[in-house]
Amino acid sequence: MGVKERRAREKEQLRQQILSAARELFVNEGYENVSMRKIANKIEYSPTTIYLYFKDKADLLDSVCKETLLNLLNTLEQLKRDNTDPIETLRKSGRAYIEFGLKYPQDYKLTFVIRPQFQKGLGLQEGSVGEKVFDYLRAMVSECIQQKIFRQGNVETTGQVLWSAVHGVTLLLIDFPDFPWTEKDKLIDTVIHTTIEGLKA
Amino acid sequence: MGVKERRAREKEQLRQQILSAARELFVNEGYENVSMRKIANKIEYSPTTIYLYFKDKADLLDSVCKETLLNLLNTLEQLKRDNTDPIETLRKSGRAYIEFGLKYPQDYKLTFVIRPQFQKGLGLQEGSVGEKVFDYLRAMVSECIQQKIFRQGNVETTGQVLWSAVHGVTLLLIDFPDFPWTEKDKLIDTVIHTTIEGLKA
DNA sequence: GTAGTATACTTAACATTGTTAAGTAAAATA
DNA sequence: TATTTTACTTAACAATGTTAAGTATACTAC
Repeated sequence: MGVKERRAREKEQLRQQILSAARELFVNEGYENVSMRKIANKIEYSPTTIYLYFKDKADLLDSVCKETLLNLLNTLEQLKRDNTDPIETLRKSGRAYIEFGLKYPQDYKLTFVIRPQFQKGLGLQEGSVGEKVFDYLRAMVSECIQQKIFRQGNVETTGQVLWSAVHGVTLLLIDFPDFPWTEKDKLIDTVIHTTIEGLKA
Repeated sequence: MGVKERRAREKEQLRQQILSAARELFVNEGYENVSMRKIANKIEYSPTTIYLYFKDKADLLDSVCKETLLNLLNTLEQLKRDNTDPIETLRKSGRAYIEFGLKYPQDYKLTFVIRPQFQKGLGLQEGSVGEKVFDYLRAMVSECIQQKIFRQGNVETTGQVLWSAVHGVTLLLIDFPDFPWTEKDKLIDTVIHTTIEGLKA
């Protein structure tokens, strides 16, 4: 029954084609400004074909975001490999997170701002990639607390504080590109440094 | 020439009517899901009438956001009146900022996330209400540094770090309502406390 | 190798969107 | 009372997301 497998492979291929066309358009022109017809044109299929592979436009967005999160998770997990001290890992991870957001600003916003709006109430589902990213953060924080570098306290809260800081600065830098920011690298470093210092024992 | 004045008053009245209808719809149904026709229906005028008062939908959004910022500015400036020590003022202001965002989540997102997207590259214009809000923050930070409570350093950077923190936690709480957050008040307090501690000398 | 069926895709259509151009009725001016 | 200005509406445009119905092509079974 090699036929079915080949067919499945071909289907998967087109699915990927749609996905990467969608990502490119979403990222370059913004989710709202991309029509199904535009995506269809790009892959040279009729608009309705997309609906054979994705439920609707939001589902397409969802799949694009999943890829983005996998990308982010990969970036972060490569950092943990050469684990020196936990604080240094945390600092580097924060940097990597923010830089990821700034490198792919549209992807970041798509994932962390636009998407939640379109699937209200879903949050980060159990077993989702998003949850794995937060698990990564949780693990780092946990070590910092166990080693008594951070003041004793709730692991969850501490992690959420860190996420708030990096999420905040990332979005501000993306959304207000013309605001008279301090030199970007300095701001990022200060945000990370300040938050970590504030969490220390 | 009382006629022209009366006419101007009437025009202003309709403008306000449009504005408040738009705000209510934007807030309840989201900017993207509100059509000009919907707004027009609500005020019982034809859709095109709106265009006599506002350039386009983005301009309408813009005006709504301006009001929101004025509101925020008011909330904050009332805090400064009973100015005890600067740190306490800063702490209270941070709380007030976040609570403002959570009280009017859609307004907040409209102003700090959606709007920037629709007027790319504008940022906070000179003399704008948005700039005044940041001026308020700058003044508080400046005092904390001068009184040597905060470590010596750039006023701008310090302010931006604070903004990042409160902006980040506000948006996360708004956008991921189903994430297993620590008890909300505790999280907010910890974010503010951590950032302030991290900035201290 | 041919008949029937499932698969993959397309065409056509729907209601709704933001926005503009042209038209109308009423009010203000002369 | 005649004319101009003001305030608004009607009608239309092209583009949107999405669905229903139709059409080839590729596969399966005899």
